[in-house]
Amino acid sequence: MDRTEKLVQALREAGLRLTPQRLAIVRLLATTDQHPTAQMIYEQLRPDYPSLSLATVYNTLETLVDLGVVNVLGSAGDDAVHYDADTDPHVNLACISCHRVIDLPSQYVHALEQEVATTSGYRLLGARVVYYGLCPDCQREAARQPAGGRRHRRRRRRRGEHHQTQSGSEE
Amino acid sequence: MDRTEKLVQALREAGLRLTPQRLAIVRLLATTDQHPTAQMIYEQLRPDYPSLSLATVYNTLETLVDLGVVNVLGSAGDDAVHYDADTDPHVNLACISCHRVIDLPSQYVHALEQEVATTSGYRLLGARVVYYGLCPDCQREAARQPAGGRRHRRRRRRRGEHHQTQSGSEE
DNA sequence: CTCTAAACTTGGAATGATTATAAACTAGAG
DNA sequence: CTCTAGTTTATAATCATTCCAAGTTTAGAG
Ligand SMILES: [Mn+2]
Ligand SMILES: [Mn+2]
Ligand SMILES: [Zn+2]
Ligand SMILES: [Zn+2]
Repeated sequence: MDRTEKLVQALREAGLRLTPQRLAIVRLLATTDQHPTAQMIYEQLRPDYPSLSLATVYNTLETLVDLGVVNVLGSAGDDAVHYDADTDPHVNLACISCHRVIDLPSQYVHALEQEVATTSGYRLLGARVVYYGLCPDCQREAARQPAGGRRHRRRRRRRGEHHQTQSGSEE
Repeated sequence: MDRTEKLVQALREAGLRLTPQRLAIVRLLATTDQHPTAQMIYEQLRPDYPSLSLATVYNTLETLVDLGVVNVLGSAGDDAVHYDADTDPHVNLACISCHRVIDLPSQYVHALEQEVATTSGYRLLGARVVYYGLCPDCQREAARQPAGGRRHRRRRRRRGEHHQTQSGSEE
């Protein structure tokens, strides 16, 4: 609930309006640990905000990123940008197979960010500390399937593909 | 010249063919400090390889990324993915105004990467350590232009936009 | 409250980076 | 030199993201 307040505060201080859509997006972003994409946010809010537009999600994300309260992590193997409302220094781990992104506590990122802030000469707006590879689950998965020598050419995932295999009762 | 060899070696060991196109792309990637996008590579090689196709650039980049010898840094404010053939632990600084990406030496990234490798449980394929913001030049630039309160809505950059203002004799 | 200008939202169209395809080429093993 | 699986390439297709023109809503002045 504190992170939500931080984003709301940022909007207020920037003199921007606090619309229900923005509030909903902010709340979702601030409370999830999912590092969602615009599409994910859109789908998760649609039930409660039937009129919500994807364009608004993108607009709001851009606004929050410009305000420096949301970081742009980039793609996780899917072709969509993932966002992170947790701007405290931390490491993100992206699985290029299941496209999930999780956080990893680290004792060095703080020093790293500090170092960058003081030595770069840049006016920093955001961080993108992501290591990508295969998560434990997907490694096992890969071990099962002898990984048919298919090199090259990847299939593009369809628009509405959901992730979530946690132990899921999806679909 | 050593980095070039590393990429070439990776292709060889994977049993992939060493075509002139791949070699050219590899050489460019291995020797530049530019963190180029596919388009940039394409444009820089076209003079010497008139028949080169953008598709080949993308294909080769994917191959190199899959081999783990090239990292995907993501966008720098432009809407194109930047690549980095330097896979040694280091920090990248992206300017979201001039879209340039430079390296920053750091004494902590090594420990960080080490930490991630040993504690994550992930099979790591690549790193994306990027801090984004405004480079010193663009900060000055911004100071000059009172930064007209234009919030929201960004203009999309056109396909052939070149960067390079180093002290350039462009155009 | 009421009113209103400015800020937002929205559906739908447009854009353009990246991918897919199919046909023509060639690296390189034998 | 031969032969073919791996590559390249031109071109079409895809689809995440951005743009646009209207229709709404917010928040502050009166
Ligand atoms: Mn995170
Ligand atoms: Mn770099
Ligand atoms: Zn996974
Ligand atoms: Zn700059």
